[in-house]
Amino acid sequence: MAIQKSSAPTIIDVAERAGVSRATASRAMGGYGRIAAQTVEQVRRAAAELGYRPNEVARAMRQGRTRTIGLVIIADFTNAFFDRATKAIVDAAKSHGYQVLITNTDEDIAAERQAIETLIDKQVDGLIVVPSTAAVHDHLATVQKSGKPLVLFDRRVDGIVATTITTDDFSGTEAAVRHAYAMGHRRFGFLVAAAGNYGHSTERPAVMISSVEDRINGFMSGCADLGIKPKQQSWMFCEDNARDPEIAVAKLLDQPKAPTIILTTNNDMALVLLKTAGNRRLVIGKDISLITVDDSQWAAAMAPGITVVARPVEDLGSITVEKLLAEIDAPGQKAEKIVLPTELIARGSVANLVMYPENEPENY
Amino acid sequence: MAIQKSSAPTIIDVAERAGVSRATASRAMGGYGRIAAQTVEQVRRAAAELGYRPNEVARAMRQGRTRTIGLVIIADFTNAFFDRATKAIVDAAKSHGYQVLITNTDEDIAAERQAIETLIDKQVDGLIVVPSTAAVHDHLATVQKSGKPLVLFDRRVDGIVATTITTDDFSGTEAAVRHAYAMGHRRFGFLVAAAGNYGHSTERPAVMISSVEDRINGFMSGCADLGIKPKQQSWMFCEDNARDPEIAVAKLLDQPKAPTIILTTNNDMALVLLKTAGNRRLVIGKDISLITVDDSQWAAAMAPGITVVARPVEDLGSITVEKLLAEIDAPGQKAEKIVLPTELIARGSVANLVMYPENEPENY
DNA sequence: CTGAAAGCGCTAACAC
DNA sequence: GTGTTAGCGCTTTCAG
Repeated sequence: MAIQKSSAPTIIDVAERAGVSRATASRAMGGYGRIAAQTVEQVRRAAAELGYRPNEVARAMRQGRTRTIGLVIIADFTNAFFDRATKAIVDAAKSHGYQVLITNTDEDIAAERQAIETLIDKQVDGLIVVPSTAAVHDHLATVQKSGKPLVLFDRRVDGIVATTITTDDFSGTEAAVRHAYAMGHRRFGFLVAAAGNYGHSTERPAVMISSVEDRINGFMSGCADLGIKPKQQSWMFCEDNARDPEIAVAKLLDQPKAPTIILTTNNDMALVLLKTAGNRRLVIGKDISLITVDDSQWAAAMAPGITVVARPVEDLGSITVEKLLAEIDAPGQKAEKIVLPTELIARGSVANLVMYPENEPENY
Repeated sequence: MAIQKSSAPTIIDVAERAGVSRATASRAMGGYGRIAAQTVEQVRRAAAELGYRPNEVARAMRQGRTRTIGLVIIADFTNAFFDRATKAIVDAAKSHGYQVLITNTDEDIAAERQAIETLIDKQVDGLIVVPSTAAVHDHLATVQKSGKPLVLFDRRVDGIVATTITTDDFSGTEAAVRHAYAMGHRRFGFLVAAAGNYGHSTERPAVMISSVEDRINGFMSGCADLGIKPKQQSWMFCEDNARDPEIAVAKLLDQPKAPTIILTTNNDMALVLLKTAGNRRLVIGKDISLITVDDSQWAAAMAPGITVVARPVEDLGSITVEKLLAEIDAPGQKAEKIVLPTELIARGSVANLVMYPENEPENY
């Protein structure tokens, strides 16, 4: 029995065993350069016998790229959307031979800043960032100065020239309003998740992430087109914590002329509405209607199913990875703003007030 | 304006600017060895002026550890449980200064094998693996031979001596059976997600992951204790794909003496039951009852809330990371089997047949 | 077609 | 307290 080397075999061990030089062994393993087929065979066999595996850290050092790989900074992947997005990105990266280093920022700008530094220090080949706020972007500029390719995911940031992949939430929300209107609804509640702001309020916060901006604008546009007046709208902006969303929903529901339908800008808010409605014995799709942004397994499985503005998460992820890798392979690509379409999936959470006009409010 | 170096500054640049040697610069940055406070100051300033950031790949190469760090191989993190687990692990790792490389195996053993190789090649300091099957473990033995610390997450694998963190699903499922029995249920459906098997069947597959084994044994034990006879039990084993679970649920429901309650071994199966019940206008917690393993936001938010066997995911994650890092810092730790307790959270998805005895089946 | 040698950026012995 | 030097494992000129 041969003497066991304490640590893993290196290319030198392989070279020795195959009776060739390091360079030749490396060429044989890498399959490049001019090299005799027979030598390749010889080296490969030696490597197999030794159980040789290339040290990717050493390769990365030498080659100046880690294939560790596009990396993602996810704001909060407990959220059903980022959960799927993460998977899509990881899978897409893998299929291109890249691994993904993941960091969770919990929508915190300081964490985001620090995470980006760490990842750059680790010499990732490029970054996918879900910016936690549109207001701060000096750290993104730093990324670009470092020469690392950068792609923004799900949210635009003004003042930064970078390829950005988002969805058409403006149209999606607008379509939701139209759908509700067509079903006979005339009093709209709008529950807006405004991460990074405190508490809850009817006042629009100064700064919001672009996707939420788009949803707000889509809502307003839809209302304007259909002649839904401000007094028919009840807005509520709300931080995503354990307390405020419930209070916000209660305020929406407890008005003299409560909305017949509530639009929520994400799943977390939708769940709070569901919970509050349940506690009050309000039946969804009958006593109160709901449309939310982002599809999920449970939205489809519930009875009634929740009507949603679905976004193409998997496509978002794979396109993001492709754009990032394109920039890695050939730096200097033109920054693109890619906007993917949304789709309204009508299920049972919107009451049909047209068929039951007695439910329709007479006066607004 | 100074001439811009094309690539990032290195420790050599810092040393030059501070007028010291590389070693001194390194010591100043690393804050180790004997070094004058004034020199440290000088070097730090030079580094800051240059915007110097240490190249972690080079450090990893030199030090033989990457701090890239504990890495996770998650079976399927679209599942609500692994989603939260991933976040818990990433956060715990970060708090210890480690980053996480994530790979998704989709419960596929070939993918798992390949992912492990890739991660070892990348010189991670340790591995957290959610084994996709209990039947195959040669690749895990390979990990151990490589000398990399290994911790198994959520599932035991016989034949491998490694620290394993799981939950007490046996007791959890048993408690679920007791709860249902106490609520007056006497006919039990049991819908078992059996990943890695094909289609659906009433026959128990030969090999299953340990957590599912435990749930099955817990179910049987509970039934045995309470005198629930086999004819009062309807079992269904089912692959988690788009078609079979629905068929399996239908078979459960369409029997002459259908169960009054169905236990599902995970969220995916619970969602299918929810969907099928909805389609049939069966009201959960009234026409059909449900308990599932794993809590989730939607299980709590729905009306009625779903009664669940909750598992302490966050603790699972942080303990797993701690055990892994302990082994990294001091190899040769004794392998432990850590089992965390589960908790039955009773909500509204289990009908109380005791209060409405007219619903109780007379004969079994 | 193959070998010798340099060097990626860093740190840890070892001198002084 | 600081500098010199070697070398982590690999790939890639440059010679031959």
